[in-house]
Amino acid sequence: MNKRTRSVAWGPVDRRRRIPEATVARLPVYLRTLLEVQSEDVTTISSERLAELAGVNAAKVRKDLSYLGSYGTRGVGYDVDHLLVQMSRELGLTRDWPVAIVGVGNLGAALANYGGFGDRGFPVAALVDADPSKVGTMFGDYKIRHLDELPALVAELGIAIGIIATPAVGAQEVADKLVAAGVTSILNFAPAVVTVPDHAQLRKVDLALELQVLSFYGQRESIGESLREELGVNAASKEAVS
Amino acid sequence: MNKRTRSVAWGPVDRRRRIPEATVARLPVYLRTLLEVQSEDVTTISSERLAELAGVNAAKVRKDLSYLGSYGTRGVGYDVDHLLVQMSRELGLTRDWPVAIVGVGNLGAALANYGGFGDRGFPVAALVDADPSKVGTMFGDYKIRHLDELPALVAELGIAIGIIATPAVGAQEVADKLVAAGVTSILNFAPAVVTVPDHAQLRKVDLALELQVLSFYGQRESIGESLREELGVNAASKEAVS
DNA sequence: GGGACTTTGTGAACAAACGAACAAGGTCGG
DNA sequence: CCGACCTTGTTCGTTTGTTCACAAAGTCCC
Repeated sequence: MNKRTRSVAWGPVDRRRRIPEATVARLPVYLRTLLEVQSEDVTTISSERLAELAGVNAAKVRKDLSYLGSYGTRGVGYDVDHLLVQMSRELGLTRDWPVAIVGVGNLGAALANYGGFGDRGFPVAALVDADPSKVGTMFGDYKIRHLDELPALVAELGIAIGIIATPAVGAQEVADKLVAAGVTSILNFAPAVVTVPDHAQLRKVDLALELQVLSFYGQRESIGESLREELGVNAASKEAVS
Repeated sequence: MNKRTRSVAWGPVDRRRRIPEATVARLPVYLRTLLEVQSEDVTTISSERLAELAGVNAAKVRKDLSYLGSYGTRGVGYDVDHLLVQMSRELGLTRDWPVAIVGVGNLGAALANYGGFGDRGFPVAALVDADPSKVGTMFGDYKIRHLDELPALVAELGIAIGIIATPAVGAQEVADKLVAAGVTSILNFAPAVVTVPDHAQLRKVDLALELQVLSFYGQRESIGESLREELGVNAASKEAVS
């Protein structure tokens, strides 16, 4: 099954085969799911069950997990604890990844307040802004630092991830400065196209985009509706929900 | 080129061929880009240029735009204004889509404060919570309404999109109630798997997931680094950036 | 008005992702 | 210890998405 010899002690290096992007994006979902079932004292889980809880297809779960080299046991399923260990390691969650939030406007402030990060191994280590009137002031427990201090912050605090929460205009410049300072993982909330060098990782969260996509399908639906009305078809299916 | 007869007056219905999901997700990016160039009094744009600004491949731009049936002019490019009109129509942005934010905790509050929605045709029409101690209190200009009032809010305010900003636990229930109230477009911020009936649209934004994916690649990178160090390879490429 | 030049729109090759189906492997009751 | 049963791991055909490459179509200068 596993093409490579299974040596007794893997270094964290272990390059197995490349994990597809789509799979990487699902690992956190499995992880969260597994944490939930673990807290219910479930020790073993089948791909079928995990699939159901994670909202995906069972074959996909098995294939995804097989990339981890993670052993399930045929006839039984996967050992929850073991799977969690493997997965955390693969995702690099065995250490903390300090985060700097750049741009302490509305969104940045919200993110800084949002406790969800520190809990999950991504402590907010610094707030950064380019606006001189903000730099030096306190926000919660943080003293806001200047964008140009990034290299120092990286050295001091080990910043590993930068979150861009600036207006669209400043986003590219911020990204450049982050990369220059050695931060090669960037999460961009600014509604702008940002590019980074190949060796850096960029992901984006675009709220307006999500809403516009919903709008697209929403419109389709209302078209469908008006069509149905025109055709005199009963729209009762709508009420059947819940 | 266009397989179907091009009738003179399209209704907004016009079902042409189905637009692939991946394309739908890019349309908002093109839209934003076009708005930018429009404000610079550019009247015409080539697929090449648009691709560059939108951060994608030019062939992809052309194929995407071809789904809109949008005419470019060979030898010239696309008319920016015309493209914007077509695209806005296709995305359903010719009308407003009132939004209800469910869950006025940290994240919900942040989203409510975040002005970015109303500007873009998604006015926040209501704030909803299930916590009796919050319901009835004011938040900014909004009086917080109870989750069970959703059907009334939909009727009153024409809520078209629901944003779930509750803790994970409540998310599925909220989704169910939204759908039951007739809201079939849902944006989920809660870190939980939520399912909706086929006729509803669900998109999710998962901050922890994004960070964990970055962590995955970040770890890879540091593995690469330590490998390189071990091998005595110079890591200068890192400094070449910026 | 004609020819050189530009840029679109799409066919076709390639690549990634998905899901069904099934053999291999392992458990567990008797 | 054996056979029935279960669940994994993987193969394979299908679908979806990306990219190249080029003919078709139109512009614009002379």
